[in-house]
Amino acid sequence: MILPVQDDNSRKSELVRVAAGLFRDRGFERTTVRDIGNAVGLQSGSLFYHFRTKEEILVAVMALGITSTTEQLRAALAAATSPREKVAALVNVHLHSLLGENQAALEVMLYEWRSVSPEQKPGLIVLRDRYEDLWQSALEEAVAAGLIRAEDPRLLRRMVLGSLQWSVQWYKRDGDLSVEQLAQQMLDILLPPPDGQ
Amino acid sequence: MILPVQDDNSRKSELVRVAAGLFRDRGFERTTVRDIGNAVGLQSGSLFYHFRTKEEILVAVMALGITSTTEQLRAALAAATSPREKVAALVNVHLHSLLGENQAALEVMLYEWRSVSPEQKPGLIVLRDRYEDLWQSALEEAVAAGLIRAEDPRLLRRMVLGSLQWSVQWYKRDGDLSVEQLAQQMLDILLPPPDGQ
Amino acid sequence: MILPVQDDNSRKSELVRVAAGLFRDRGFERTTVRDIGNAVGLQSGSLFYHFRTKEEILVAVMALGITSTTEQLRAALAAATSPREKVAALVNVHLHSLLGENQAALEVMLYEWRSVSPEQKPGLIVLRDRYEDLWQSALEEAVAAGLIRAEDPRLLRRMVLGSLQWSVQWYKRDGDLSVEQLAQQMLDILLPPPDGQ
Amino acid sequence: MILPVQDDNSRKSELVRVAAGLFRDRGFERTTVRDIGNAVGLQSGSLFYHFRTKEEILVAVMALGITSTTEQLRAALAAATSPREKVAALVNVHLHSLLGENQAALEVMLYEWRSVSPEQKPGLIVLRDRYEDLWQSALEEAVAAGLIRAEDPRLLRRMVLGSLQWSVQWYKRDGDLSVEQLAQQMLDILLPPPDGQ
DNA sequence: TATGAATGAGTCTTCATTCAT
DNA sequence: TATGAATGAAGACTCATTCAT
Repeated sequence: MILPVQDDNSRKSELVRVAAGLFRDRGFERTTVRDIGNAVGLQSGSLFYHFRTKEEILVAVMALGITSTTEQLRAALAAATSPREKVAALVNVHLHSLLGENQAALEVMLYEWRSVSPEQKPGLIVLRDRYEDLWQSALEEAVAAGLIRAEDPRLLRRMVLGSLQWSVQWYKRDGDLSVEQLAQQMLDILLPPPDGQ
Repeated sequence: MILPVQDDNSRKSELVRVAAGLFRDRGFERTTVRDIGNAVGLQSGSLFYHFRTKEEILVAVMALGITSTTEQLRAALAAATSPREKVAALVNVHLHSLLGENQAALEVMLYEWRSVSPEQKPGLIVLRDRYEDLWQSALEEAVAAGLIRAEDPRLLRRMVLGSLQWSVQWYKRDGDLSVEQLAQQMLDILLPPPDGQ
Repeated sequence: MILPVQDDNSRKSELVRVAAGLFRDRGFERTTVRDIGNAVGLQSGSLFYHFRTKEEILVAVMALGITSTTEQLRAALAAATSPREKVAALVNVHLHSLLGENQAALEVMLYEWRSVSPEQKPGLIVLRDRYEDLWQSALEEAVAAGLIRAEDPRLLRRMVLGSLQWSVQWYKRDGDLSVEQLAQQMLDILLPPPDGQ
Repeated sequence: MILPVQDDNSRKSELVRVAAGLFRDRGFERTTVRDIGNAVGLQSGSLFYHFRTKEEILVAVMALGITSTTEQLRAALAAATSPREKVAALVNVHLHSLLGENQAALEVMLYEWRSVSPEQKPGLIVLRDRYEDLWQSALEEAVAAGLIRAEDPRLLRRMVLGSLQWSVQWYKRDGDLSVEQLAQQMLDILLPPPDGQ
């Protein structure tokens, strides 16, 4: 079982946060443990007191990314009062996790999956499935409510998620478009406003 | 200027094809030049008779992937007789390049972009833009024809492309669903069939 | 600024000393980092904990050779009480640095200059000029005192230095002639004893 | 026995000439056979039709350098009519071979000696001794004539030769000082003009 | 907890040399 | 004579990991 990093171990969680940013910017393979050490003011050897392997850091980053996003999504869905609001929650939470300030972990999960060993994958898949289940339910409600048409709601989920994931490739954090605005525009495309509007 | 690999140099083009598959399966960083050499029956040092660096192979793979897909798309669009058929062409050609048998180059372009040096990126970006321009025109026709609603057609293009790109993460080549079937199902979601059907 | 190797880092200074001998005997290009590692009982990779590149070792060797010789010369000149004794100091110190037991660094500086990158040369040139300035002053005193005739004292310095440098090509460390004897004989040729003697 | 390169093999002698320049400028180890090939418009593999190994090229360069210099010196000495003129011949011929336009071979001989294999050295040493014998005789005549004082004429020869060799390190081919002028100035230092002048 | 030094396997790349054509 | 392709050994350098202190 993969557990999210505990808050009470500040050094370790700082390490994970810093590593997330490096992995996102340079990629896991191109980031050395020395890079990570430098970034947190530690010798590279010292990292191995906190983590057994470099891969363990990667897994921790991913686990952190997906669990914290899941928690945020759960809260946002609980606060939503309509199918449309629920879909909005999906888009908002996901884009913020992906593109927001100080966010990196979720993007690492998307792009470094290949560097996870077969032994570690199942644990992460469990966490990911939990997250996607929230998506699935919300989208099915939207289909049921006639907000969106889809014969296969699982394919729908994959397409919508994909259309958001891709934003990491072109979204400019320092551009004119805020994450909120982007979320709204995407939502307008995904869920065309009701007729007569 | 990056030129696609010439057909008249069979060894070189074989090399690129083989490398594409390895890069897709293991990632560029995790593929060694020895791996590539073994796969084509060459000593690792001999690769450097054909390419100056490992990165040059990567760039050749990407250039091949994007240019050949562009050519296929251009032909398919020329054969299409309606906006709906044009969108179908986009989805079909792209998915086949991404997921089809013996395809790998385009996926490499998506996932190994970070390994391309700043010097090599501009040449590839030109090729990519050429491809995306074809997408943009076809989608704008579809919007104009009322097939799909979008205030910002560029965002529309990015979302649709993203929803296709993501398929490399979950599509199983050896599963029940053929690429053709997938393309049709995606199309049904993207362009809901006309009312009354 | 190139600093001579510190005494407080014994491993590093041992490395420089050993490398100096290897570079002198086999040449810089023909000496591998493995050779150096073996000679100090280290894996070749471990050298790169102490030096960033093989060239950095070369530069350290040269810097050590020229600075320690400069210091010795300065001391010897300070102890000399006549122009003739000063010239003797030049010859003695230089030949000992070049040919003495456990000496190698200065010879490396003479013969591997081409392997130093343009970026590193200026720092070494500063050190070399400092040394040659001591030579220049001492020779000019000798000219002023009528010990030796020369219209252009700079050319004189170059010729005398050259006549010593060349000794590395033919002097046999294990032959009959000691360095002291050689120095004396060279001095006799350079500064013919006063008339009437 | 090492034979000088024949004139009747123009490709081969061009190769030696070109290689000499490269070896002088970059050093033997740093010059690749590809460099040489490029410089003469040949593929690197083709060089091995003319020479069995890269070292054979080096040896040819050295042999050419020393034999042609020897011939020039022999001619100049034959034309000299006094001990002083003979010493002038030594200095003139040597400096021209070392520093003159299109000269490189002799300098290569000085600086790449370490790259010659033990098997090839004896042949070159024979050629070199022949040259140095000319020097030795001329200098001994000068000593006998009282032009210069030296207890050990062999040491004298080595010192004088050394003082000339070193010029490759500081002489600027494109500077103000011509080789002729330099030779004259060196001669003035080596053989102070007779008293009363 | 952390360091500094070292390991050792592995990486890309170079290059003299070979050889069928 | 020359080429183009390939070899294969060797090169410098990297880097996750270990461990005594």
